[in-house]
This record gives sequence, structure tokens and C-alpha cells, in this order.
Amino acid sequence: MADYNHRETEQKWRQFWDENQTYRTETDPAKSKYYVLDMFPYPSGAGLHVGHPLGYIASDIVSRYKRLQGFNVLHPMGFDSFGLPAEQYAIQTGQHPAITTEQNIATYIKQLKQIGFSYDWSREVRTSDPGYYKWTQWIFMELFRSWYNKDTDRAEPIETLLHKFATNGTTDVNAVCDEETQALQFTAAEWNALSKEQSYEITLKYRLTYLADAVVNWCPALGTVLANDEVKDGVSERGGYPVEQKLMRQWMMRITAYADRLLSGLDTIDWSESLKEQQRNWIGKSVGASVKFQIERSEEKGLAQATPHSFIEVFTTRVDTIYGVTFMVLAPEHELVPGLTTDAQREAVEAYVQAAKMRSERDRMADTKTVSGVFTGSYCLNPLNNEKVPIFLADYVLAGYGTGAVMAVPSGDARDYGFAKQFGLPIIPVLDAQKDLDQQADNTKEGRYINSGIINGMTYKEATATLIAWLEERGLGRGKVNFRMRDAVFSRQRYWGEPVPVYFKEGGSTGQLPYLIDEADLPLELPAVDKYLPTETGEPPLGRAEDWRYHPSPSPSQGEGGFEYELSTMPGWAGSSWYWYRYMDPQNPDAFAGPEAIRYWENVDLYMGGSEHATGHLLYSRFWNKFLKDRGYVTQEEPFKKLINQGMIQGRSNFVYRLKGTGSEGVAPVFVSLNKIAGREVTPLHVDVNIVDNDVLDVEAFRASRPDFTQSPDGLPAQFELEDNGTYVCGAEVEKMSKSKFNVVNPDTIVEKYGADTLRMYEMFLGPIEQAKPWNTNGIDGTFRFLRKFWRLFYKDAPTTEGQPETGRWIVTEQAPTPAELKVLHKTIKKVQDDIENYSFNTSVSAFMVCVNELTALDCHKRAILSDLVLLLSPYAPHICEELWAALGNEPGSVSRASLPVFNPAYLVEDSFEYPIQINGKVRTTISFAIDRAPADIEQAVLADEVVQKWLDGKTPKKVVVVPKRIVNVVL
RNA sequence: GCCGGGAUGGCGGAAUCGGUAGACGCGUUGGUCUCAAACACCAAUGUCUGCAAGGACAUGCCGGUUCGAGUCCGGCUCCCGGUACCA
Repeated sequence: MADYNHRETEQKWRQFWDENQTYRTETDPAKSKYYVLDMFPYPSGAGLHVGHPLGYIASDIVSRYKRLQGFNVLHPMGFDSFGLPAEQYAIQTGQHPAITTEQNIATYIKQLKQIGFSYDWSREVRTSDPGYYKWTQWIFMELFRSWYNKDTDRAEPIETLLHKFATNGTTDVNAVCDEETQALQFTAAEWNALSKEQSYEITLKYRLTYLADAVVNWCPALGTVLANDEVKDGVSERGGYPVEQKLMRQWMMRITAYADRLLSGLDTIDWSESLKEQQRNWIGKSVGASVKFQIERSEEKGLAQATPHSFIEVFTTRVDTIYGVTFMVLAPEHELVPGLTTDAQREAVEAYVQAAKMRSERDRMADTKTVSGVFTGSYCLNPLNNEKVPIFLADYVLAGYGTGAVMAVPSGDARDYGFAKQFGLPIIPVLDAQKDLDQQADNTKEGRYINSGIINGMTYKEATATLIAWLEERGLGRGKVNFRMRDAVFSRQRYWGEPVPVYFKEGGSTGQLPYLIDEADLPLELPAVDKYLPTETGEPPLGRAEDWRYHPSPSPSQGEGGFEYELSTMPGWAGSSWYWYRYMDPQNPDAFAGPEAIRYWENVDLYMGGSEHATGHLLYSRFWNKFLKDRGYVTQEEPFKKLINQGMIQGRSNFVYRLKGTGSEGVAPVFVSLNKIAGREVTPLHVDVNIVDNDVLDVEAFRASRPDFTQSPDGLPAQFELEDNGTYVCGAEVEKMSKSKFNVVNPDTIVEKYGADTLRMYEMFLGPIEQAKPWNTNGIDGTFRFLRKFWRLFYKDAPTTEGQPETGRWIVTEQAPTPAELKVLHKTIKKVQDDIENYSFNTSVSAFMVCVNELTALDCHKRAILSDLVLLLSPYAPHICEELWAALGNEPGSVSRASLPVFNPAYLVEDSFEYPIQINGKVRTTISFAIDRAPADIEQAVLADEVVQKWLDGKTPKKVVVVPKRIVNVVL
């Protein structure tokens, strides 16, 4: 090997690693484990762009580094291969999503392998593989077969609940369930007298996955449910059809049972504070009180129907302000609305409810500028003073939050204040510390209560306790902890997801009861369908599958023609909520992962992924993990010990500027270079960044690739108004990297031109891993030069003498290193190790650059130095290091099995320090002093200094600050 | 709206504990090598001012704490992510 040839070198070692299965990992109890996981990608049709590998490169560096430290490293990769884009494509083309997904995965793997990741590919998983989703379905079944016992504070098999019912009825059952079920009471005798079907129906309300009505974005024209981001301004993004809020029967996940543990667990894991804070806010624990407001009944009102309850229940965190309540606000969807609406108000209320249906939740929450609402005509009574309180509807109250009802205190809440002003409702001050109530609400808790009956004169703390006690005594309310987090909707009205392993049998109060299929029938595979659209009757796509009915095995005669399956599928997050366990034991046919594997690998030591998953994937995964732990299948309470968010790589778009009025029929288009557009009317147009170098456009490539731009419709060729130096300079802007903006840079192109090692180093060099930053291919030459310079420490550069050029000559020597060389090496070892431990990869790349610059300047080609440097660099640039490691005489392909060089601080000891000397905080000179020089000595010497004397100008300084080994500041 | 994050030269960024702002790299300019180009190497490069030595101004904006602030505190502006069926 002579000159640095990245194509040859990298190709050679990738093949070697593949053939020798260099990165294959086995369970090895003799060694400490380290589990490094990347958030697995959804394999999109566009393939990887340079933004994707950022996190993978960082985690691969850590993996390789940990191997050098002697850890047994599990570093796998797989695919989150169910998802909407493939389904969308299937709807458009009729192509089965499994086929496109398969092709996309093949592309991803090819691209990933080119970058030289040390993945154990034998452990790859795909969520859409029946062998995988069998276990996703199995976990769903386990959730269905479990309930949450608040007394033991964990999930238990449903059998323990049945046992309690059968022996003691509901008396000592303390389960997580909805309010209505909570109120259920029966004795053991009553329970035992129930029919099998009746008792089964009751258990459905306790299980960790259950059927319930949930609000969804229903698009009647498309016959389907839409995601919030598929809805824009109340209409579907595709087609622009109206979308309404509709209640639909859905499978739900009882994540709220884990709310407290999800919250407290955050204190035990090493995630960024911001990420934990996002989860805390999402869980949204608030301590307050639940209060019942009696509905005022009067015959003449002409109320349409009796209400299901005689009171409105609200949750409030400020029960202390209850004497300031001047109205009540219900969500338009609140169940009491029809019963509370008087004849006189009916028309207005119905119109309002209808309008609210057309708005998305996010819209309703975000819009604080417009105040809207409607009076129902009814009143309720404040339990404290029996004042009549008018009941309004307003769409800023959401049915899914709390009780869907708010006691409005305009003096203490900004939104209530605006509402009261709009509708001319009274604003009653409740605390003497409240200020400017004629201007705005004041939510202070300071001062003493006024206008507040039994709590007048009290402080916040006293008042809250007094009120809760008073309410509890009379059964009108109680202290309550509320969570903002709601149970998660699990059903999706889609095709490309895991089928839910449930079938329906007639019976029960709703006419149909859900049952799990037999475990032996797993996986329940996705059936073939003729189209990937909902059925004409609005059922999910699975409703199209022919002869897709469940036939239980023990008695196939049961249920003529079989039973109907659940037609919804699981959401994208189902398969990703447990996948890190499958990697531990990917081929196990008997369990999602075997107990030995789980005991050894435990959980993920380092998890790398995007912060956009903060409240979705990362919360659901923690939920499922806690559930699996409760049921004894896994050993750890938390799945991801340490988590790093890699920032998004943004695109950097380039623009050409077309003169307005040119480019139409009969007028040749005119493109004006960036520095000539001032004062001209131009249209900026995206141009492919791959034909732009350093903002200079390759005009010929532009002509060839975009005839639609570079010719008028009748074929007149474009003219280019160039810079004075004859180039066309493009404008640039940072945007999201996407096809439509022509700013996508593909890693394959970079690997081909510069090599994977350069790509890896450059991506790390771009900036801190956690920060978003734009991609700009321009800077890559710097890291490419670095690697060649590194290479030249080993091989003499080919001098271009006449005749045959001399190819690189091996110039590594066996001489003993000098102190200066050892200092350079050990400074780098220390810096790089510290940086990796702190996940500061960008600064370690510059440390390598500094090191190679300095060794080059020292003309150092000594094995003792270079050998350690190769090891240190190998996690970053594995191909070139594997090559040089072998060239140094080590066993080929063994760089990843070597051990890390050890830092020796003795080489870095300094005997003097160059002090910056400040006058009034501004550095004016520097003076070198011995490290152990006494501060008083230093002060004297500084004041005697010529430059300092000049600034002193004969005066005595007010103060001299000497910070040893840091700085001297002379204050005048 | 709410929650979270960010802003430093022409560009990406460094400054890890409140102590020399701009490491490292790109770009730009000048030079060496070459018939030429590429590669490589050398030098300069925050802005303003000055022949120079030097000086003044500089970390999104306004204010504060401190001998000393990019870093800490208070108040803004703009950009990015999430907001429960995108993944």
C-alpha cells in the first residue's frame, strides 16, 4: 500500500469485517457488557441522506471505544418498518407495502454498510416481520391479561383480580380504572352469581388495554381517520376535505396507571434535563381538588332531557379561589351539554358545538386571541356560598382533559379574565394582594383572602386545607391529584401495521365482546387486501380482507364461519416500544427474548436518537418496559440509562435568480448572479446543491439537468449574467433537508469521493452532536486533508521526480520518542478520552488535527507514538486505522480487539505559566512565572513591568487580583 | 398559545469551573512548486482606526451583579423541535 487510496482501503476492510464477522457479539458472562443503541430508522423511499448517520457515527465511535476498553459491546441495527409512507405509496400504486419496505431496507443496509459501522448485523430486526410482530402482539395480549393493582403498585395478572372478586368482591380491590368503574361495588356472592359473560365484561374495564370511545379526526370524504399533521386549517391536507372531531371505539393503553412511576423514574436516569422536563410536562402531575357544582333545576327552563348527573364535577389546582367563581365553562363535547341547554339557547349552542367539531384540538388550545363561547341558559350553584353560576361552553376547554369542565375565576386566570370581559361577567377579587384587576388577571398566591366566606383572612396554605376539609366533610369534593397525560389511543384505522390479536363474539351489553386469539395462533399475519383504502362503509382497510375470520382451534365448529377479527391495526410506536430486547436474542422462537440474554444485557447503556421522540417513543417505551418488569419478564425498571439527542442536520439550499418577466413564451430566461441582483426584480429558484461548488454554479450541468428552467417554453436558451470574474454565484439559505428543496446530499456520493472515514470525521467535526446544524459539503476537504496528512506520518509522500514517480515509502522508525513528542501524544490521549466520555466528538476531531499538525512539524515518524495514535483514532476512522495497524505489523483486522493507550500525566507537567496581565479587566500583556511562584511575588513583578508601569502612569493601583495559574488583574 | 432548545468572524464552530473571545476546519487574499491545471506547502485574514507601536469596538437586543461576563441574574427579539394517528 502506497498512497492513501480510500476506495481500495475501505472496500478491503469492509469485506474483511463482513467475512470474518468481526463485530459479531455473543453473550459472555466473563466480560462486562455495554449496550449501545441507535433509534432504528423508518426505511423511507428516499434512502439515507447525510443527516441520518450523524447519531449512528457518534454511537459507533462510543461502541468502538468501549470495545477498546475491554467491554463486550452490543451494537445492533434494525428497522421500524411499519408506517404511513409505505401505505400511502401502496394506496397510490397498488404495490404491497411489504415489497416497497423490503426494497427500501435493502437500500438502507447497503448505505449503512458503506459507512463502516460496527453493527452486529446478525441481530438485525424488522418490526414488520411476522417473526418480530408475533411478540408485539404477544405483549399486547399480556397487557390485556393484566390489571394495575395500586396496593402493590404494579401490574398483575388478571387472575389475581378475579380471585379478589371471588373471595371479597370489590371491597379490597384498589385498581386503576375509570371513574365509573371505580364506583362499582359488589360482593363476592354477587360476583360469583354472574354469568361467565357478565363477569368477563366487567373485567374488560380493568385491563391495561381496553376498548373505549376516543375523539379522532374523522374525514368523511376519505372515510378515514387522520393524524393531526394531516389536517391543515380544519381540512385534510390531501384533497382539502372537511375533517370533524368524532368519537370512535378504539383500543386504549392504560399508560396513566404508570404516570407516577414514569415521573419518579426520570430522577434515576441520565437524560438531558430538557428531555426529562418535556416528559414531566407531558405527564403533567398537578395537585388540586375535585369539586362538585350542583346543577340548578327549574321546571320552566324547558331543558331537553335530564342530565346523567345532577352536578358538574371540576378539577382545579386553585380551589382557594372558589369564591371568585363567576361562571362555569364546559367543553362543547361535554356529556352534560344537551341536558343543560335551554330552548332559548338551543340554536346558538348547537351551532357552537358544530363549529367546535370542525376545529382540531391543537387549534383550540393554541388560539388565545379570539375569545369565543356560548351560554347554555342553565346555572349551577357554588357549593361554598350557593351563588348562582351561569354555565357556558367554550372550545378552549377540551373534553379529554380533566373532567372537561372548568370553574372560571376571572380575577385569577388570564383566559377566564378575557372571557369575563367579553361576556360582561363579574370579576371578584379574592386576595388582598391582587393588583391591577381592572387591567388583567393576577394569579398570585400571596396575601390574605377577601370576599371569601369561610377563608377570609387566611393565607394560601391555610385556605386550601380548610376548603378541602370542608368539601370532603359534605361529600362535595376532595383533594385530588390529576395528570395531564391521558390514556393512549392504540388503534389505527390503517393497513400497514400489526393486526390486533383480538376477535369478537356476540354477547355483553354492547352486543359484542372482544376476546384474545389463542397464543398458539400467533403471529396473526396481515391478510391480503385488494386495495389499501377503507371500505365503502368506513371500516379500516382490513375490512376488505376476504375470508379473514378467526377459527379457534379447540372447537372449530364454534361460531359458524368463524369470528370477526379486530379490524384496526397497532400504531407505529407499538413495535418500537420493546425492540431493544429483541436485539438481545433476535432469533428466539419461544420468547421475545430469553431470560439469560435479558439477565446479561439488562438494558441500554447509551441510547442515541432525535429529541423529536421525547414524548412519544421514549415515554411509551418506558411504559412497556415497566409493565414487562412488573410481570417479571425483564429485570430493569428503566430501559435507557443514558440518552443523547443528536441534533437535526439541516439542508443548505442554493438559489439561482431569474429576472422577472423572462423565461416565458418567446422570452429567453435570464439568470442573474447573486451580486448583481441588487435593485432588480428576480425570482429565486432552488437549484440542486450537487451541481454547486462553494456557491458557484456549474452552468453547463444546470443547463443539462433543468431544461424546464434554462429554456423558454419555445426553446430559447437561457442567458446568464455573471460576476465580474466570470462565475455564476448562487444564493444560499438553511432549510430542512428535502427532495423538494433540491438540497439533499447523499452519503454514498460523499463516501465515493472522499471515503467513509472522511465522512465520519466530518460529520463529527461539524459541531456538537446535540445541536442542529446545516450541512455544507464545502468544509469536507479539511477532514480529507487531515487523513492524508495522518497517512503521511507513515508513508513518504510520492515526490514527482522525472521518470516513474516514487510510490509512498514506509518511513516509520523504531527510535525512542522525545519528551516533546510524548507530550503531544498524551495531550491528545487525554483530550480525546475526556471528549468521548463527554460526547464532545467535534472537539476531539480538532484535537486529532492539532496532534497531526504538531507531529508533522516535529517530523515524528516513530512507532511508539504512531501506534498509540492509530488506536486512539480507530473509533473515528476505522478503515484507515485498520490498514495502518496491520502495516505496523499487527494481526490484520485486530485493531478493534486491541486496548486503549493509557494516559500518563507525567508527560504534561509544566514548570511555568504564562499569565495574562489585565489592567481593569483588559489584557495588556503576558508575563511568564514559575508554577510555584508566590502570589505576592507575582504581584510585585507585575507592578514593576514596563507595560504595566505605562498604564499605571504613576498612580497606585486600587487592587491587584492574582489567581494562581490563571490570571492577574490590576485595578486602577 | 403552552412546553423544550438555540443565537459567537464571510461560513461550521472553540473557549469543559466567571479568568487571554475567535482553537480547529472551510472560504478568501498573496506567495512557492508547475508549460499549465490539480495536489501540496508557506503567509495573512473579526470590524474600525493608525506609517507603525498601538488604540477603540466586538459573542442576537436592553439592563444588572462582579476586579473580571460569551459564561451568572432580570427583561425582550428572532429561529428550530414537540404539542397525543408523521416517524
